[in-house]
Amino acid sequence: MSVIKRNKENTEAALLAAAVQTFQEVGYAKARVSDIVGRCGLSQGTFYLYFKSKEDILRRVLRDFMEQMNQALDDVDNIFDGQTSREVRASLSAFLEKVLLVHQRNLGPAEILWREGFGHGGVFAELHAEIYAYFLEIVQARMAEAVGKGLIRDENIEDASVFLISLFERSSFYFMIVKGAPDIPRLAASMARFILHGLLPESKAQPGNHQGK
Amino acid sequence: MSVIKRNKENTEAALLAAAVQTFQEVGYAKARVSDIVGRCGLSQGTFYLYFKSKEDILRRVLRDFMEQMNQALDDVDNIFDGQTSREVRASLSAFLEKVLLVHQRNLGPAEILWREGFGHGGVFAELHAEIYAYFLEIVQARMAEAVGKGLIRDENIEDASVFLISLFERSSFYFMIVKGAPDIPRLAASMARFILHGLLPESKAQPGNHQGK
Amino acid sequence: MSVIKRNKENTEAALLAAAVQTFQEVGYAKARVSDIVGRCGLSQGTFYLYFKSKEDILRRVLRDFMEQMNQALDDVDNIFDGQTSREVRASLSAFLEKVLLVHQRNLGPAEILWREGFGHGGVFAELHAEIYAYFLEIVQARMAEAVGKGLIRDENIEDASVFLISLFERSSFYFMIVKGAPDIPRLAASMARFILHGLLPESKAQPGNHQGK
Amino acid sequence: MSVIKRNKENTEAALLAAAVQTFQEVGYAKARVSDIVGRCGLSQGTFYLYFKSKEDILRRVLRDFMEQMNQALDDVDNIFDGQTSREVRASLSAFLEKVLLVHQRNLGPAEILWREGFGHGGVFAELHAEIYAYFLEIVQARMAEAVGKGLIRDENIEDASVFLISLFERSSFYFMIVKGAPDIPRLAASMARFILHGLLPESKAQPGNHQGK
DNA sequence: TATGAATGAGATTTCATTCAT
DNA sequence: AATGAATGAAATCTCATTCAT
Repeated sequence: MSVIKRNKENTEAALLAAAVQTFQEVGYAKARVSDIVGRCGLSQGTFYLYFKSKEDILRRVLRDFMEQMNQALDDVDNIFDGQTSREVRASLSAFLEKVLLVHQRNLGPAEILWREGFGHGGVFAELHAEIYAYFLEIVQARMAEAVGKGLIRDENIEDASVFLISLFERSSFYFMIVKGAPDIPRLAASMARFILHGLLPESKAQPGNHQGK
Repeated sequence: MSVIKRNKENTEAALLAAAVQTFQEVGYAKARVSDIVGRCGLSQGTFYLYFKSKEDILRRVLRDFMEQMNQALDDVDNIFDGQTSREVRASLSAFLEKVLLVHQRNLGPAEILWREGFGHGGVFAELHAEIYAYFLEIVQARMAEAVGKGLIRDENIEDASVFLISLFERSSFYFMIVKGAPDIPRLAASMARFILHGLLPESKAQPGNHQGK
Repeated sequence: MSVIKRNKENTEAALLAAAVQTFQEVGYAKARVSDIVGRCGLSQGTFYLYFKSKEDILRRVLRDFMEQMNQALDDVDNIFDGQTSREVRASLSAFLEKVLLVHQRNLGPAEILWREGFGHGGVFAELHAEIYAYFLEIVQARMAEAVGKGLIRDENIEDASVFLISLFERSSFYFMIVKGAPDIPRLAASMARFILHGLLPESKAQPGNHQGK
Repeated sequence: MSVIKRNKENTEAALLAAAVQTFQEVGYAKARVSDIVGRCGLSQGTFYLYFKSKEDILRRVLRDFMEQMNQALDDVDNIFDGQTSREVRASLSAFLEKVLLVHQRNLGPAEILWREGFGHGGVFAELHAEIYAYFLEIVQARMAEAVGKGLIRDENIEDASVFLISLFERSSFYFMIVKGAPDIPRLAASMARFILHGLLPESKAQPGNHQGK
């Protein structure tokens, strides 16, 4: 008799955890239902008591992460906020940090979604497009406001928001998953600085740079 | 006598083209050899006269693109070059334009590689990692030089190069494949500006920005 | 509720039996997995629940027979034993009978192994070589002892043991499989006589044979 | 322009030789037509100018050998002939030597036929059965005569002839193909002795053996 | 006489899913 | 709630054979 009594939530949670691990390790396409149940010591039949299909468990796996992301994005009203460039940077950094934390708390699902992100598999195309579009929308809206207030440069907003999200998505994937265990505040700050100031030296250089324009 | 004479190059080219289309449309995993030959009006057996396996044709499809990318990266000695910020921007923009053009000329293969890029499939893991690593290496090296010359900000070079490449890879994917048919020089210029100056207003803003530091 | 309850051993045994029959009838190479499952009224997929591959089921089919052969050969310490020629013959005959019985009890596997025996197929080459070598080793060792004791003629032992085994293997194949259902003791006796005395008339000559020694 | 001019016989002979080698190396079933033509530098199409099918070339490969065997068997009227046991042995030895020489002169085809001998492949079943039956018939007939004349023991002739041929077939396979390059006269003598005298010591006994005649 | 491009019928193997117990 | 045996639809790859040139 096992110490952990089997009950509904128990089993479901175990299956979800096993699915995350399996999808991380071999990817959704190659993951077999038998792998997932194998990890829990359950039989294949049991799987279908809890989930309609392999796709179903994937949606459940990603659902939480996506909800947290949506939440985090909803909360935001201050991506580019402040009076000085320093304040703007602090605000952007805070935003990035929040989103990065959501990733870190959902490392498995995040990896799964970003890895297979732009891929073709029916589910991913759909889910990734959904979250990506929402992210883009939020960023564009905030950026437009900030441009209106003169906080950030008057530039092609579509370009800029795509650049920002691309930079965020791919590089957070790189630092969190490929490299592993990043220092989130530092990473957020570094990213914010790059996004706001770019690569050019800030101090003396800037003044002269753009006058000719 | 048929209009298109059948011969070896002919058929091989037809198969390669069909493979690109098929991989673009449904992804490598779901693409069936029968889809590929179906497009050419050939039989399954014929496929194996030209390619050892489905993986083989994929490698052939990507090979050209990867060679052109390597070439473009090799040629580069001036990513961040110039006396003034304007010149540096022109040099970066030229580099980005060159690489974007390689993508545009190989839109199919590029889509295939970036789509499945960070995925799990054996071939892609390998090929994508290869090109990604090379790209990273080049950018890091040039960045280090440029920092040495005081051309760009003295910042964490690993961060910055990952940001740069992430931004480039994901957003060029977005503009070229999701949106389609971009104006390359404009895109390159926009990207270069973002990379160098970030989002903050350049003119009056910058001087005051960092004084407090 | 069906009369024959389906369970693991049941199905496995059915598949093994069907495989033996199929291999006997059409040979290993031409036997299709679909033939085997067809005989049991099972589906193709089921086959792979029980066996890793077609080769796997073949090994399982032959394993028992080979183990019994090894056992029979291990037990033997008296192939050529006795004081008089009659006793030697009795001992040889008993040995042959024992080995023939192993064949008779495993007629299917034996047929499969001997039929494809010296062939090229990977598995057979391996398994047949193994059992053949062991058979040869045993016979040579016992023959050497018997020559030492003067029980049998001082002859080239390699020749003689190859002759003996060849005679046994091919002719038991002939009598058991081509002709079918032989009288084993009679066959063993006949074979022993041939092996010991050859074809020449023995009549008066033999009595003196072994006395001196 | 090659030194060896291509002509009909030439090409056919080349294909036959290549087929023998290929069949020897990988067996008939696994041998591919492309292997055979590959060895000759010919194309697959050419193969079918000379042979109706893969089976056809196999028959042609074996035909010569089988004719020589038939010839050798036809010639024989003296397998067990002579007044003394020594003479009988000489006659048997001569016969065996003759047949062994046919094998040696047709080592490739012989290997192919004996290897796949009792196998299931349509052709072999047929061809091997044919030659085997003829061999058996000849031996039985001569044996019956010899028994009639009191030259050899009055024994079950079917048994004895099967023993003899089995011994011959398998052990010549062993010595010629597995071991390679045997001393034919020695082997024939050794085999004849085993067949006539068996394993028991002959020493003093034999002289008296046939006097009673 | 020779080529070589093309064929297409199969064969093995995988795995998500079902369902009676 | 759980099992586990069974399914069957694919998908990749092989190779003897054909045939227009």
